[in-house]
Amino acid sequence: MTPRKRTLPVPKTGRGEMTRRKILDAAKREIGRRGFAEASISTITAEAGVAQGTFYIYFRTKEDVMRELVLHMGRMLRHHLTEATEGARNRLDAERLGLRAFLDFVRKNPDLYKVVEESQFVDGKVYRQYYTEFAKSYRIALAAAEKRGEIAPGPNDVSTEVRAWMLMGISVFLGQRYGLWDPKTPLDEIVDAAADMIGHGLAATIPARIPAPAP
Amino acid sequence: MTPRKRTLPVPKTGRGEMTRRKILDAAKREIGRRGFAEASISTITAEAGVAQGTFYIYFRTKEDVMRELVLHMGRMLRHHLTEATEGARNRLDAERLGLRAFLDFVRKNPDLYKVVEESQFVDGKVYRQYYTEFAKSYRIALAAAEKRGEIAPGPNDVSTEVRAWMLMGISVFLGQRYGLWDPKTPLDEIVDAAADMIGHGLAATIPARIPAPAP
DNA sequence: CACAAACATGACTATTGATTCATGTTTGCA
DNA sequence: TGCAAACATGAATCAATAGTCATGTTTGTG
Repeated sequence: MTPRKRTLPVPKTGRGEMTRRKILDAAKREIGRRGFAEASISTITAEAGVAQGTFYIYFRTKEDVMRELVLHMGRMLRHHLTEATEGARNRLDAERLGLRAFLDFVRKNPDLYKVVEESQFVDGKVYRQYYTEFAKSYRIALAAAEKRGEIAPGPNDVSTEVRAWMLMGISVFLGQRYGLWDPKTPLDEIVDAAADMIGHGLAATIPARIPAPAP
Repeated sequence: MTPRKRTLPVPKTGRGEMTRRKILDAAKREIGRRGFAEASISTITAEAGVAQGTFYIYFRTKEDVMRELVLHMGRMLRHHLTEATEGARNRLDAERLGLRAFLDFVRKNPDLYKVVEESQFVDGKVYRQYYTEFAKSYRIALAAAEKRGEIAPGPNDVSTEVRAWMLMGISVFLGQRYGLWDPKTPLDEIVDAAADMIGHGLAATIPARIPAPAP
């Protein structure tokens, strides 16, 4: 279960690239659907259309593929989000666009998404790094927006960090609820509701001043 | 791996109660710390100070303990939250108190907390039910608060549901970040920052009217 | 063309650990 | 006290499957 740490499974050259990709792809589906424990190497390789042993040409262990998939998801999502967020006029707008893009991503890549979540219990390190990195980008973006006066400053010096994690939590939970479990509800409604709360919070708006009775 | 569905592992009578509890307790620690896959029945029973076979007097499978633990966590947390939330003057206050209590709970019961999160990949059903039930309570509470005018109405008819999941996501992510990964940062600061955003969102407050230059 | 990397195969090994079970031991109660 | 139900034991079973390896096959290149 813990094979020697062979240099690196970095084999790459011509057709091997494709084989590796096929395996990664099959692994994504298998692990995403059946879960890490259920997904056997034999299932994965069968699905990929290669022999069992071929797996070990490209990966040291089953955990290795998982790590790889988490990194892959990170890159894909980052790209997806950057693109979606490009035309944002301000931070609040970016939040809305980003959330929408995220939910969209989850609906389109449920397997990959699940793999990342499960990675937490297979290699806590990558999982944590995955989110920590996202949090960092988030922090930077929020701080910049704050400086620009687009969002209100927080009440203390942890608030930027806290806000970043809150926003990620929101995305993840909505992704789970509406991305994985219920892919029906229109994204617009969800995003409208979410953006409203992200923008203005729950507090009741001060009721409009009652117009003075006409004299 | 899939034993026949014997009636129920409901054995209960006198001392057995205690043994069952010891096993459940050990399982919580083992699964929480080492993860479901690593936690072996033998480790669990050893930790509990009973023989391997004893495990099967009270549980059909390893998955069974997990389910049991999720239910257990549900009860405990609910209790903890209800208590903490009791004196709340309004919904926003309840959110603050609830979040604080939750983070506190996670810091005090990291193992149990982790078990619940991992249950997602062992028995998706209980996990989903766990959160769906919490969401329901949340919805009810939010709807009531809205009626009382304590919080602003949402923009559409999914907003109460969406808000519930957002709030849960916030708790879970802050629980992970500040409960599990960094048990140092004072809860007060975290909760202040979070409550601010939950209450008022990110939007920049309308800048105070610039006082007219003195004539 | 010929040879060496690089890639691919799939049968085999070796471990692991969940679950079972035949055999005790304890407890409550008639 | 004596018996049956409940509880406890831990060695043995037994299936699953990661990971290995000896043996091909392909491909690029001199």
